[in-house]
Amino acid sequence: MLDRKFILENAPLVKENCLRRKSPADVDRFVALETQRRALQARLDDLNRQANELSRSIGKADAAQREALKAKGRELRAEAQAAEHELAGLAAELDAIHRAIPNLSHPDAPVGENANRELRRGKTPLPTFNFPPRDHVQLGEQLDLIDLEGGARVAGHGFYFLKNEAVLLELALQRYALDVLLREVFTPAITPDLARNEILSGIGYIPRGPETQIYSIADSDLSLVATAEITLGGLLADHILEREELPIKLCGISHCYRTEAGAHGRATRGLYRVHQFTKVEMFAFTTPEQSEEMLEHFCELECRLFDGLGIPYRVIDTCTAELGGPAYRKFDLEAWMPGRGEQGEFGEVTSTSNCTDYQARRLGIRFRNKHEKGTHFVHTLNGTAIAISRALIAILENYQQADGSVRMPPVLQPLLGFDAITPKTQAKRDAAPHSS
RNA sequence: GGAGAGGUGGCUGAGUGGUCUAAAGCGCGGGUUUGCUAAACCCGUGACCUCGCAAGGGGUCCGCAGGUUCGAAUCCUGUCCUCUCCGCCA
Repeated sequence: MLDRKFILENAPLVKENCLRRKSPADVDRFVALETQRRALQARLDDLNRQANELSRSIGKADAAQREALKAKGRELRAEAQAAEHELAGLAAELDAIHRAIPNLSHPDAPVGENANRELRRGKTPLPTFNFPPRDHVQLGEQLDLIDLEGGARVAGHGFYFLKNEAVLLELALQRYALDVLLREVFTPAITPDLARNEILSGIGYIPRGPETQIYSIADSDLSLVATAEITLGGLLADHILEREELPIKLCGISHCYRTEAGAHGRATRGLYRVHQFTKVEMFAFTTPEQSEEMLEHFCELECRLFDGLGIPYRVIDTCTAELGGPAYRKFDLEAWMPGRGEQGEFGEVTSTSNCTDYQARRLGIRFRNKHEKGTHFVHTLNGTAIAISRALIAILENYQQADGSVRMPPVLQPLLGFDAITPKTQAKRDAAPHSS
């Protein structure tokens, strides 16, 4: 959320920003309602003051006067309660608009729709194949790594089984990412896969409703998390930190669950858009002065991770129309996926955002300066270290060989214990244990 | 899942209807004293909203939401969380 006072004092700027970000939030209505709310609050404060004064006087009054004073007190309290109800009604609508107003945008973020800007390329050149490259679905099937049909049978379209070497690959990718991040003094965490709806909406997700990306748990106020950003950010909800404690860098492993409502027909093949995957996520709480640098740091780490894996990618500065509500600026890494489209295409594999104080304001995460009264909101940032499903796509498709095998990125080989995934022979398949 | 206890400021913790306008300690800040450091002593120290140029004033907040009352940290109901014990369980 933006600061209410800020919106009031900078309505034209906030409106302009909503336009750039394709947000339908009604800023004018917000300003009108907020102005009303303030007046009403002032009246309520005054009624409360009178009632408080009166109550104090009753304690000291003699018995003869008490009944009359009590009656007056009842009157005042009734009036105050009416004002309070009116206020609650106003506040509900106000809050709904308030939450819909997106964060401000970084002045350097490209403005408009389809205006994403490529900032740079990774170290690894695009691969060339002297054979028609397969996509990860074919590779996954031929090498018995990904069972989409099995996933569909058990849980429906969008679910899958990882099998055989793909299981080790998932674990190796987690460990690889973690090793890199531990050297950068992130505190590692394995987070809950469920979170309270209050936390979800603090981070900026809408737990329920027709467009929601979130699976909710029936008869509870819990939802499956769409990313560990939710749990890591929620970790310090309602905390006041000392400036010296910042920045705090965390990385969390969690499963991510997404309904992908409204995403049908959009690059749905294989592992690209699935309802569940595992992700190693980076998260930081910083002071306002630290957040821009931290965004660069996160982006650099994402680049380091994919350079290390030997996967070609480009870095994108996301345009304003495509920024999510909380993001002030967002960089995406798009990895080269040779099996995508006709000739191969770039596909998003990671993303890092500076959310400035937008999430912190909702979650109540503040810090304090020594020698200073009051508090300030921290800045929060998140970034993908590795989203396993999409990293798998990139590895399988970029490292495939003419004979149908897939070499393993050298950095993963010590973690995996093998250097390539080769087609199983019939004998090996027969020897593999079958579940009944 | 059952029984019990409890959630109070940055932390510990007192407070069972009206000077609670929340004690005290710790921590933190300032000062005095002081070869240095430490100790001791003194003073000051919650958040949020709002009015005011300021000094300062008002309101809200004792897990959360309701209720009783002129008045609630305190009484009642619901709810969430924590702890102890029992049961179940990887």
